[in-house]
Amino acid sequence: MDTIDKKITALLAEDARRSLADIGEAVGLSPSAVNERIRRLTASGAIKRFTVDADHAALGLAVTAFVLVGLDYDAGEEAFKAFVSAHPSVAECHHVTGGWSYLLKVRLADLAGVEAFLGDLKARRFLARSETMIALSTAVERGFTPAED
Amino acid sequence: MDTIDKKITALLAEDARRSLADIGEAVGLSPSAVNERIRRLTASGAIKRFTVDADHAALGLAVTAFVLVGLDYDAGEEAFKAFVSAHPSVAECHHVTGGWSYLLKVRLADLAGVEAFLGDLKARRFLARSETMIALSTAVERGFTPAED
DNA sequence: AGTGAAACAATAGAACT
DNA sequence: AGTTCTATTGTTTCACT
Repeated sequence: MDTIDKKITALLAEDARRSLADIGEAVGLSPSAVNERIRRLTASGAIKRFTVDADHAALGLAVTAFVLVGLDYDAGEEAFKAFVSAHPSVAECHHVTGGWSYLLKVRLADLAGVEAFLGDLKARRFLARSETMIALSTAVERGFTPAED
Repeated sequence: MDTIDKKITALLAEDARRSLADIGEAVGLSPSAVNERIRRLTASGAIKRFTVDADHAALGLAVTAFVLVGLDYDAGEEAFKAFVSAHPSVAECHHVTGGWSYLLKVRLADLAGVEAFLGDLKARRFLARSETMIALSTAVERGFTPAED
């Protein structure tokens, strides 16, 4: 992963539909060389996948909420992870330092959906305690974060 | 945004390199019709952009941290938003309900980077108080969340 | 690792229903 | 909105450096 690979990744993160010729021009390589680098970046997992950023509100998921979870360890940590992995509303689940076990980011249609989701977590006995923060607005949300120079 | 648009968006979120012919087969439309729908989805903003999911660790950003910010309102809310928008390490910034003003998701090379970032926020007088959670591991992190049926 | 050229595949547009 | 057909553009492979 050299400077050129990083530049290619950044260019693709910005617009994955750019042609190999365009990228090549930006980094000073032929289309074939760029193609070969992208193949390697994808094969090595540095590029996980080509995707689209969707507007969740347009898809009917207007509410983003963060749930701080104090896990009830009787329920089983693996069971919890399996549950959140399988749950379509869970966008992120991080094991975190501090007073809470996990931080979840969930996307739901409305506040009733948030309530139902929390009810589900509670019914499954995953929660010893929890705290929910609703996102009122989002100032920044980018998948790609460039390294600082 | 009908069922077909949602299906197309989901297919692209999974793999944005799928051909129009493949997508067309999956949803029962001709390649041109799919192309026209993608054009409309992109134009309307339902699809924000075509991008790649990069492995941040491979890019040298091994640490993900969440910072709960109690904003010092003397510093100015707009100045804070401008700062986080311009800062390359800030992946997300949400205005949230509850005892904190903002929740930040940041990606940094190491813990020293986290410390430097917090020092920067402090030096700029944005923080009345804060709490930082380091992600020890991430069980789920997906850009796209399908609507529940 | 990279180049350039040729073969192949995908996309974008036009004419039409 | 959709289809089919076609021109254009982009991608992939390969022989060579």
